[in-house]
Amino acid sequence: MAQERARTGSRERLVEATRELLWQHGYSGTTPAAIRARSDVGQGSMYHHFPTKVDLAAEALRVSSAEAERSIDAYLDEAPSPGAAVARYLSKPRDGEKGCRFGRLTLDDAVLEDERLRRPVSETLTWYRQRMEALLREGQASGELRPDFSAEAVGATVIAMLQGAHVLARADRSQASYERVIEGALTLLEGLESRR
Amino acid sequence: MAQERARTGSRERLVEATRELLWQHGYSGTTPAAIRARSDVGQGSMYHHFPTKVDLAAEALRVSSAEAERSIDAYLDEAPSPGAAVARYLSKPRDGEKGCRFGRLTLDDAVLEDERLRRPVSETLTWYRQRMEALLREGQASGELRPDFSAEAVGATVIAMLQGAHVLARADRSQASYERVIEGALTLLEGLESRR
DNA sequence: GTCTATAGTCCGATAGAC
DNA sequence: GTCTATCGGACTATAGAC
Repeated sequence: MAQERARTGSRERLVEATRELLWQHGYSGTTPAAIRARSDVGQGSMYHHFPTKVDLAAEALRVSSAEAERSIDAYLDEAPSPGAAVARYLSKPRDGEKGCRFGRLTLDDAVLEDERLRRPVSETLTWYRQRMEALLREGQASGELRPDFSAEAVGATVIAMLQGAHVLARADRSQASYERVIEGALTLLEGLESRR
Repeated sequence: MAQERARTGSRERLVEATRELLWQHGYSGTTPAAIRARSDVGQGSMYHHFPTKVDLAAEALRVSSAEAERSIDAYLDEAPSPGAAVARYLSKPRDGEKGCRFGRLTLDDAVLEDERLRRPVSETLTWYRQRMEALLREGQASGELRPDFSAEAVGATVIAMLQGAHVLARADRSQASYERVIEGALTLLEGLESRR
């Protein structure tokens, strides 16, 4: 992964700082100066490791994406059934105002105009979506969930509800706005359960 | 509303241009230079009418908000029942990649840090949310919808699904991603109907 | 690999004449 | 109300020594 042995870890600190700043301030809102301040790496070192801001951001997204997929798999494994796993994913404690690391970036033109940034965002969100889709399909196969809905469509909607919850929470600067959406999402999800 | 009679309509053209640019590029992505180019108004005129960028954006949001509330009321009046109105609102044809005029702005730190920008965004989204809540409550009262869910929570979720649909559509640069979320949303909504 | 100095560009705003 | 000229600052990146 690391192309050469870095002695001091400057490279790692740069990536870590960028990951956090992308989350907090988006891509356009993250300046090289802020990255240097947070990572305590000098101008020269930074541009030595990453020739451009895009290079650094792309690497940060790669790391975040890998980490997210790993941790979500572990989180979902705790659930007793596929349907419960979807509910568990929706209920996962999150800072509503901070938002999703990836969804956060989709409103930034600079990200959408550069494939090196847009692609990892799109692919990670697609991965989430397909993860939900697979769970819903499993639930349908086991009889836990009704067979008469599109797992593909509903899977996408589950992810969208989360993204939208962050939008509303940010607009209101309120965690309660986030939680309200989740409550409604769980209610809607119940309607997919097989009728006893 | 216009404090003095403008002879040439520069002021109106500035607001119109800003409305459109805010929609397309967000707040930070909208530069005074772009506004001048689109409205064909000079530097001097622009700063005569609006001392700062925030003043101009705040006025643009005020106009957009008023217009949105008016047009949605008219659109929803066409539906035969409250439940159908919610479905109709979700199904309304939209450019998924362009996004919501208001939700679009919530990911921009500059908007969240200035109350003159954040408040109209928050208030308009709240208005949407409460509009859905009221429809759901009506549906419950009339027996069209089940009585055993929180109209407040589900109303918020309906708006969130739309916001999230835009996020996914932008990530994928795909209208199909938008439509997929709407399909799932409509499916979930059916679960609220009273069981025959 | 890291440093300091500097470049070139755009941003949002101001000055002051007409 | 509108014009042109200009400003201070921030942003992203480059140059070149150590």
